[in-house]
Amino acid sequence: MTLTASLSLLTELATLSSSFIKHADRKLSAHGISFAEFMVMHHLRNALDQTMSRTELADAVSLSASGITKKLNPMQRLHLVEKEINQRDARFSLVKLTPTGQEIYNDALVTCMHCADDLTANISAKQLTTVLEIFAKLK
Amino acid sequence: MTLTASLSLLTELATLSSSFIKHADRKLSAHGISFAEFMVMHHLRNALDQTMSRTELADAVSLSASGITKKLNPMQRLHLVEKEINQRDARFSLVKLTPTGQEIYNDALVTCMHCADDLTANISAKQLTTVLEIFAKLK
DNA sequence: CCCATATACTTGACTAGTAAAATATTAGTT
DNA sequence: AACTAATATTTTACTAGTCAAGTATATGGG
Repeated sequence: MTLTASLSLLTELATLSSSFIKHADRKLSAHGISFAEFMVMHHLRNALDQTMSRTELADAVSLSASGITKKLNPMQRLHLVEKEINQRDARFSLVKLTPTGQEIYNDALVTCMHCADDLTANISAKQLTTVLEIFAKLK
Repeated sequence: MTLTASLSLLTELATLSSSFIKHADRKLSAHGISFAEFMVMHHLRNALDQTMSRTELADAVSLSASGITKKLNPMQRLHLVEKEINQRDARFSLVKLTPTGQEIYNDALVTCMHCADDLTANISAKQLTTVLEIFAKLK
């Protein structure tokens, strides 16, 4: 029984997140960014000094090392993020949110919150926290 | 408050499902199929007569019309699914799980269940059903 | 110091998805 | 029957990701 229930969790999780992300993507296109780009900025914004290493960032958004490189390249060109070299170890290149990036993030955040609120309209605040508590255990 | 909680739901959902799917993909590669292909077979297996139209299937796995075409092509070549033309309306082409497809699905199902069970090892059976109930409202 | 190994990142070749245009078929109106 | 519009699918051109190989830097023995 637990086997089929956990399978359902996996399949429902996949389907839900796929459709939720598409929904968020459409809303965020008004700010010229994708949901994946929003996620990168979201993690940077909550990081100390708005700065993270590429590997940390890749882990945070569950992307591969090359994936994060390819995602950040256009974001640098648009001056949403900037590269900083670590003095101690030149292998590390740190990624920092620029003032422009912070501005766009702040705008996008409002949109994204309302979007998330729409998507969760059918569940109560209590159910929301319950799910979040359970999600925290699934890391 | 609800705004930030619902945003967390969205971001956590995206991150969790991304890492869960990658996990499942690795396990399912033993059967020569991806998690996305498993999902297609899963829906077909639970459909009446193991048959669905491409549009139904696309919706079920939240894929675009062209996405489902591209996903099914290699599955047809591997004889996992077969195409059947609807006599009433030649625009519809139905997709059916082949006997080979059913066999591979059954094997993959066992793997996928155990994989899902691993991923949900930290939560109780009760929490599992709670999440599923809440997910059902998020459709 | 130098070499082997490890780490951080990038590049190249490939796969999987999207949106928009193209194709094929059906249905409704006149 | 013929024209228009709608529906189901495919094709085309593109974006986003993966893995594996390549590059650059650092570290720890001999």
